[in-house]
Amino acid sequence: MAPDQDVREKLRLSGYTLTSQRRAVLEALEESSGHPSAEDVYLLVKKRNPRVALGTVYQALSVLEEVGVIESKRWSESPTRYDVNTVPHTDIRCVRCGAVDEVPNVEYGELDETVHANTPYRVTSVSLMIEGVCPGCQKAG
Amino acid sequence: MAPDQDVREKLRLSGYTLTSQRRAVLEALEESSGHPSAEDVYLLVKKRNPRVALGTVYQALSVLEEVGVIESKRWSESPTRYDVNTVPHTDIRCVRCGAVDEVPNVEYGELDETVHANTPYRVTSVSLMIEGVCPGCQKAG
DNA sequence: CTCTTTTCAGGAATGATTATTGATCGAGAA
DNA sequence: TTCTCGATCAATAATCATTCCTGAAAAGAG
Repeated sequence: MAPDQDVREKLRLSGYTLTSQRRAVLEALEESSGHPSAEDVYLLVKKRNPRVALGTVYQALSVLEEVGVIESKRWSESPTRYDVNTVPHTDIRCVRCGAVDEVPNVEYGELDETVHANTPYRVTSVSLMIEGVCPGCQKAG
Repeated sequence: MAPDQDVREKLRLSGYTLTSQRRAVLEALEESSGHPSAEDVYLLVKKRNPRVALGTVYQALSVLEEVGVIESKRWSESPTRYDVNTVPHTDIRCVRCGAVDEVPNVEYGELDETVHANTPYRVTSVSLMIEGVCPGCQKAG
């Protein structure tokens, strides 16, 4: 989807380079299907290169997010989750096991307008925080 | 609005009592117009009773929330905020000064249905996380 | 190759929150 | 009222995610 060249270019525009650590973090994110936390990414990256530090992963994630290659989402009572899908979309998080899945067909353009029209604030972000219990955990009771 | 008797009853139903500390926390919340953090509440309560500990405030807030007398909201990069208004409503938070204000007329019943219809999860909560810059901070540049 | 800048690893530091523990309070029984 | 037992409290230690700091290593520029 997003070849190295693309990522490299985005980094360059902000004065960064594509280092092996940043590439490793990106690969880990692409491999993991769910929306991993920094810790998850750290563990994956560590498998290939045991010398990376958790702090480095946080730093790489922050740089990659800054240049728009990845994005992050937070739910309460859970560490920040990272995602290579930067196209606007809605996610739901299982309060039992922490799994994160996409909820398709959710549009809130209208809601966005309502918010803008009803506050004197200059709105910078409107996002949905959705939680529930995933099918697996429902079965598990 | 919610007299002591009301609060006392809600607490009793869950096996709690209305202690002076819990009342103090509740009063602090009612006094403060914004949506104070636990720390803010702690400072207010401390003015009257310097002996309270921050941990006690957290504990009281958690009990009050559990019985439905108050509610909490979290925004990223900010401690949890507490509110005596338990009627569903939408809040916006200033990313500069941290102020929290209500955004009126926001309805998302339809959105709620869309979410339910598009995920196999049993949805337990759908809420909006809105951020912006308040009028005051806009002037301040 | 040498200088300069960026990035890294490792570990310490921070901030919010929770857990622990022994002391204290308070409602009801005697 | 006094006693008793569980609930609550204050103080403090612990935890968890995240950021900050420092000296070393790597990557470009000249």
